[in-house]
Amino acid sequence: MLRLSKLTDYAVVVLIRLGEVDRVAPACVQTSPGLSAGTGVPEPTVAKVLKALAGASLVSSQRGARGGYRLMRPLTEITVADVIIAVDGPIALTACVDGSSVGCDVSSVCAVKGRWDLVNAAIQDSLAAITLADMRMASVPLAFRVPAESALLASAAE
Amino acid sequence: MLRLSKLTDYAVVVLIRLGEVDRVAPACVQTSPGLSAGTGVPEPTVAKVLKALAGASLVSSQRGARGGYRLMRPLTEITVADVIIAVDGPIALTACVDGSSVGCDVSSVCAVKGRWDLVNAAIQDSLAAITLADMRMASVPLAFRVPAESALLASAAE
DNA sequence: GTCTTTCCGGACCGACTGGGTCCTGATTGA
DNA sequence: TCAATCAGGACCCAGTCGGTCCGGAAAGAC
Repeated sequence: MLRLSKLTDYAVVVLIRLGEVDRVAPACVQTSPGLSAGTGVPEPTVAKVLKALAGASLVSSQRGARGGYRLMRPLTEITVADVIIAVDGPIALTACVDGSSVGCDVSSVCAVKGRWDLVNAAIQDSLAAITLADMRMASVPLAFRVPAESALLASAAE
Repeated sequence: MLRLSKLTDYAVVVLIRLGEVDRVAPACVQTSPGLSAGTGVPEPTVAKVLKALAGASLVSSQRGARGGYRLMRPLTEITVADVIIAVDGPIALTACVDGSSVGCDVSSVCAVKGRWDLVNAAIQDSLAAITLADMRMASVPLAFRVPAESALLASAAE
């Protein structure tokens, strides 16, 4: 299917949201419930996504009261490939890439052994060339996307 | 995960196999059992793959006794994107691409609406730039890959 | 020192889909 | 007429993904 997991989709949305809030209220952490409200993604799922992103050092987490998440790099320095790798693991179209022929029981017969690497590398390159800043929809102002968004932002900016 | 389905993997193997046999014995059809033996892919699965490929006009099928399958284009004119589309349907990383926002219940909030098209197009371009001839492993002679391969080929060449 | 808030880690479940099998019918050549 | 082969559908099983829940740990507030 060559389909991306929904988690990755959510991760991009959440990261862009973090980036926009950071632009309005810099150095302000965002909690997962807040990010859930701001993106429409269910809260436990946001938490799961954020955990993966924190593991990949794309966001930093702060525990305790008034804790939350914050971007570690600007959106212009985060590529789509970074996000995919953080959430779904290394990009591997088939089981045969990166030399690990484990699980391939026909490797002795396989006529394309090792050649998926070619395709894999091509895709990886195109993904690494697109940053989240490229994907942000600049035309829609933040305040118009969510009801009570402005109130939420105002409280976050304090 | 950004993973390709196994069916697509098999399809590439089968197509390359068809291309190599065609080079040795041109204008000779291959049956699915024969292709199964030549690729190590289970026979019913080969049949399923071939059906999809025939539907996309990548191979032509001939019914009846001494029927079988044959390439409709040389490997140099079949791209990886062609195969993926034939087997798995149109390349669509997320549910949001190609404008069909069906199934996306947060489209009103979504900050990246329509922006996955960018990524999708990039991937599609890189896949359309790689042909099956690029993926063929030229260094391994056909006859060395399958036991009794030469016998099989000899009978096919009649 | 205690309490609240928030992150962390794991377990768990339902639904979907991909991979594989089987069967019946249609078509073609011997 | 018969045998060989493709065509198409129904079906099942297993793996994975998306989503939920729970208890525990850390950090700040009171």
